[in-house]
Amino acid sequence: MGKEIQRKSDLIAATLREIGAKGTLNVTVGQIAKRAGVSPGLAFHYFGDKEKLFLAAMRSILTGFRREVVEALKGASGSRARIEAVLQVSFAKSHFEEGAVAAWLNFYVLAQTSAEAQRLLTIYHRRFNSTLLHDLRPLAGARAEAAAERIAGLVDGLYLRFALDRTSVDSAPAIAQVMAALDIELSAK
Amino acid sequence: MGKEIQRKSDLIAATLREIGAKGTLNVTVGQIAKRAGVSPGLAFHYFGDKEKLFLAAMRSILTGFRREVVEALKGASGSRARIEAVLQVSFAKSHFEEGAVAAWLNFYVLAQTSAEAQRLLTIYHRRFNSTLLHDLRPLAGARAEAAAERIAGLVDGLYLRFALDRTSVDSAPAIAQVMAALDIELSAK
DNA sequence: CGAATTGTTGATTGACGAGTCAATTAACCA
DNA sequence: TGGTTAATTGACTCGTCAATCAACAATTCG
Repeated sequence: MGKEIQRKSDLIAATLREIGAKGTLNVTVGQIAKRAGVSPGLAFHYFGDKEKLFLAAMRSILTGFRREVVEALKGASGSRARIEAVLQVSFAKSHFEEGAVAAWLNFYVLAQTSAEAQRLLTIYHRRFNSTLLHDLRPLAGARAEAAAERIAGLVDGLYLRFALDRTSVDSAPAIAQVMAALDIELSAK
Repeated sequence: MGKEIQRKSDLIAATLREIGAKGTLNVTVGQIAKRAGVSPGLAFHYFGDKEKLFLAAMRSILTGFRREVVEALKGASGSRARIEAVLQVSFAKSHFEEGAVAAWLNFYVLAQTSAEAQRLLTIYHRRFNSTLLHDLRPLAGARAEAAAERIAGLVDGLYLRFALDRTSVDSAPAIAQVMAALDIELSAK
């Protein structure tokens, strides 16, 4: 039944677009269903409730991100280049689209109270750290763990700041800043 | 009319506690009013609507933070010590209390759509940057601007990660990480 | 004191939304 | 073809909540 998969993926896409348009999780399942060209009942049929629908959408963002990272790593050789590739992906345009930004921000809110959201967030944190760590190790040795945490934190922080800064048009300055931080981490004695 | 000021501040405190307890902005004005020992109508009387009440609560967090920074700066001499003082304040225990974390996260969400929230956030960003910049200038010279942006971003990012990490008990590791980043920024040629 | 002003209440309204479910339609298959 | 199952609908229920407002209490002051 490719039908079910299609419908689910339509609903997930509609969820992201609707949340992106309104900025908040306060959108009705009816609005989402309408955007997906489907009846409200179907969304409940496939996802159970609104939170599960949103978490499915968030999971799709996270796996998409993971896929992009893996893809980028294929084309990069050398530790330094691999780290740069990951950072490039982290600030790719697609993550600054309205749906993605709104999803992330609301995901943070939900992570305070939903065990499943908390779980997903922890996985993301760990994976991102260890991806960086893997290639920092040969470059930074014993200081790699701490450096990876700092870079990861910086990525999240700059993402927040740039995503919410309406005056900023593209993410190039954010990328430049993380790259500079990487330089500094690596050149430090 | 000390009465009005008292009531407003009770309502603001109740707002933060209620939001902290629920994690979300989805709390009723009635619940907030009850916590403040007051009728729902009074909250509307004083603040107009729910969003204005929340923004007033957020403003109180921001001015509190500002006050703490100013206070900490009084007791610190030397650029380096002043920066460290600011960073210490940024990760003070009070900012990790439930109400504060929930307020910040929901504030980010609101900043996407509310002009007033956006405005407050921009002011916070600018102020924090320029506070850091002031004392980085003599230490980092021409690289101070970029360094200030990076430190500010790192603070936000680490705050996010630590505030949402249920396994982390205190903020000492976060502080250590920012301090380390500061060291690295300053030691870099 | 009593009138005027200010502060406060809480019942009420009107709108809305999550989730259900009985009914309908499409897809499949023998 | 008809009969069976799966997909899909959308009207409906039941609860909820922001915001209002008419009434009531407290305070101030002449």
